[in-house]
Amino acid sequence: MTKGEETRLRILDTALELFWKRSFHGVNTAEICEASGVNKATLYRHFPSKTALAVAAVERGRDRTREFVFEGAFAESDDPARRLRAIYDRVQGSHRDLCNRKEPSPGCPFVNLGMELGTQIPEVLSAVNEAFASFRPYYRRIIRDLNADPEREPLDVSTSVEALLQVMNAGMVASKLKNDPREIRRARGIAERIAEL
Amino acid sequence: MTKGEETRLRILDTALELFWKRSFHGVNTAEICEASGVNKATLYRHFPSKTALAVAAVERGRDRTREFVFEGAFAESDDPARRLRAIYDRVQGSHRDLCNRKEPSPGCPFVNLGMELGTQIPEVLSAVNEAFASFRPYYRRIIRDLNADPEREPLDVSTSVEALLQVMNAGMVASKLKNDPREIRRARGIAERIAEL
Amino acid sequence: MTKGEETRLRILDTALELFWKRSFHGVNTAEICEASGVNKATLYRHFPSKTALAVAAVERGRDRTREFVFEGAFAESDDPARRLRAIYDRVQGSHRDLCNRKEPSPGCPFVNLGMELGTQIPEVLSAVNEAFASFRPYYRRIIRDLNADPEREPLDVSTSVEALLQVMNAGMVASKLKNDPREIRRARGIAERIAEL
Amino acid sequence: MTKGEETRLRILDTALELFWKRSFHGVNTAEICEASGVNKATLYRHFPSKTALAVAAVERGRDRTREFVFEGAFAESDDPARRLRAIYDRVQGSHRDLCNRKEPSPGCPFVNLGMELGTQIPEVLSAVNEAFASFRPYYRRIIRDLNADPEREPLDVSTSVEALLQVMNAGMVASKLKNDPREIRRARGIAERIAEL
DNA sequence: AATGAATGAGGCTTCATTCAT
DNA sequence: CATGAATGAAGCCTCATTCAT
Repeated sequence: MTKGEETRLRILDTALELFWKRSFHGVNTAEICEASGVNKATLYRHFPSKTALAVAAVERGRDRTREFVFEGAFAESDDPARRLRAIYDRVQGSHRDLCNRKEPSPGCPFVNLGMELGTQIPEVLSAVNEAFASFRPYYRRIIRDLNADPEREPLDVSTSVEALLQVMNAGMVASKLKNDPREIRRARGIAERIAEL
Repeated sequence: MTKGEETRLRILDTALELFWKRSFHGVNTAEICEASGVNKATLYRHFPSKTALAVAAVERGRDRTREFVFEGAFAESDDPARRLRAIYDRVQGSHRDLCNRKEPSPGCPFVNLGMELGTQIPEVLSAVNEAFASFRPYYRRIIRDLNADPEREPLDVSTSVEALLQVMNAGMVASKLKNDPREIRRARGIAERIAEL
Repeated sequence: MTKGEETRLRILDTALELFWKRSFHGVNTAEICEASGVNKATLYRHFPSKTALAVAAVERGRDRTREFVFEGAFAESDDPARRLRAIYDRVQGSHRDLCNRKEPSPGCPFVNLGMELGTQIPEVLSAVNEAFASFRPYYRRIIRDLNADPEREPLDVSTSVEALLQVMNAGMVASKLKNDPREIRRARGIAERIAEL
Repeated sequence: MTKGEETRLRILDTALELFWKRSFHGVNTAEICEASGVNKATLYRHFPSKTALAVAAVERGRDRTREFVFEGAFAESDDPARRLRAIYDRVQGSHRDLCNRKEPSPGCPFVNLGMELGTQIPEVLSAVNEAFASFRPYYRRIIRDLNADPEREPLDVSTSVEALLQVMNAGMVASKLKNDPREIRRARGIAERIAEL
């Protein structure tokens, strides 16, 4: 990895974290630069605007989430029920780290940015939707694997996938509103009910 | 109502609408003033800061939502199932008006502001939580009325209420992300499933 | 005159002088504000951009030049030859004031801005051309008055007017390049030759 | 010519063209580098600053103009009148090329930079004046050759030379302001009148 | 009670320039 | 000799807020 790519990633990860915890407008470019240890002109050499940085940060978050949460959960086990659980546990994991540090529960970076900027910056909205789109296949796989069980009444795949996505989002929203990451665990229960486990 | 109170309400309703559709940071005080037809100094005579205005706007939204959505839905019928439906239909109603005007689906003002400002402005977060708190009794009443039916397996009230709140929020989030108010109708289906209707 | 109009004019006159003496890019908005004794936000309340300010300043310069140089020269006398002289003398007058203060000869604000921004900011180019357009009638009147003399071979009006405009500009350019306002006086001689005096 | 000299010249020609067409502040070093196909550090290896580059570009322009316009015109003929014409025609030639490409008429690089930077960067002003100084001998030669005709009333050499320089500049200014290179041809007529042809 | 006008602080972005390789 | 990457300073503009009337 070249030095420029390293810098780019450092900026990106910093921005993602800050946008996540403090919102797009709650952070300014100076803070992002300071936190990434780069000069402001360097930031703008890598990203043409704060908006573009947000888009790239969402994409970075999508990739990291897919890797750590979804791929990680799927690597843990082959059982769809355990995979579903693992997804929530891994999400909650990242939150617990924050709460130990007494930081408020930040919720979901994608939902946060989507709600903050959805009607203001369409590029961000698209990036958020693409992130969710990239999570769907994992839920779909879970539902299909469950449906493979001949003893179960099969679920409608598309409906269930959307419901699972929404339950996760609802849990993240609740976690942020109530400042309580245990809401994520609670959402896990609802998700299991939807998957009829 | 005195003239001052009238002005105050006009500002409040304008601010609520603008914050809802365009987010807190997406609107500035100049626009709020122009849209409410008042001078900036007048705005600051009624509200000590933009933050305070947002808090008051959330409170105003809470009252209007309670009145129009919840009280309205409850006035329509005594049947808990129909009341639940009516809640969603009334919420969707306000959205459809917007979409006819080709505006993007704005989602839920409380969720939006909560996600945007939750970690930044605690007063707003509190106001948002109070708004949701004021909606809980209606859901509770619905669940209890359903539980009154001796033929039904009774639901855990608290759990179900929280789930209903979350389902509504999830639907509003999806409606905004996908820019499609029909997501609210879809959420109604999930809510009914949760209420085991 | 309202207080706002006063402020606007103060900004405008300051900007005109600074752009004239130090060019558009040689002055920043902070300096313009400091020199006009206003806050930056005040400047932007009166003018939407630095570019718009430059356009307005050119228009202001046009009006002031027409008043002081051309109307002034025409008020001095009815004789076209003396009027032509007076135009140059009045132009040189404003320059001499500067040179006593040991400032470099600034040339012509219209030519300066036209050359600096002509290919970059079309609005400024238009404003500059409109300024020159507003000076033409005076030259035209001079040529016509001269042509009224039956003893003279009549000059082609349009050609002569353009030539007079160009001679003035050339003198201003030379005055700036050589940093010597006496070039304006020299241009007066050429102008008189063109007018065949 | 070594490779370094080649690079230096490429940068210089690029800078001259860009400064000419888009002004000193209208072009940044990044664009100059991109257009010359060199790295920024390379540019700064050859020129210590943007200002120094502008000075060198003016000198380069001076040499090229002397070669192409003046030496070229003098090589065409021995007749002073035709030489004077040829000067204007060669100047106009370079402009026409641009206008076919629908670019705005850029005027004179020396006048442009002199007007833009005359009061800001003295080195550039000097370079511009030196450029004009290097053109004077050609005009002087023309006037002297004309004066050699015993049938003509001899012209004052110095006065006429300055007038010819100024007429050219005025034509270039007009060409840029009106975005019409035919103004150069028009100036040729005035020049001929000054030379009493 | 309301307004036109003003402000200090800070936002995003871009500049000419230099370092390290 | 040339480059990819980085930087400090500064630029334009906008914000929430307050003054004076």
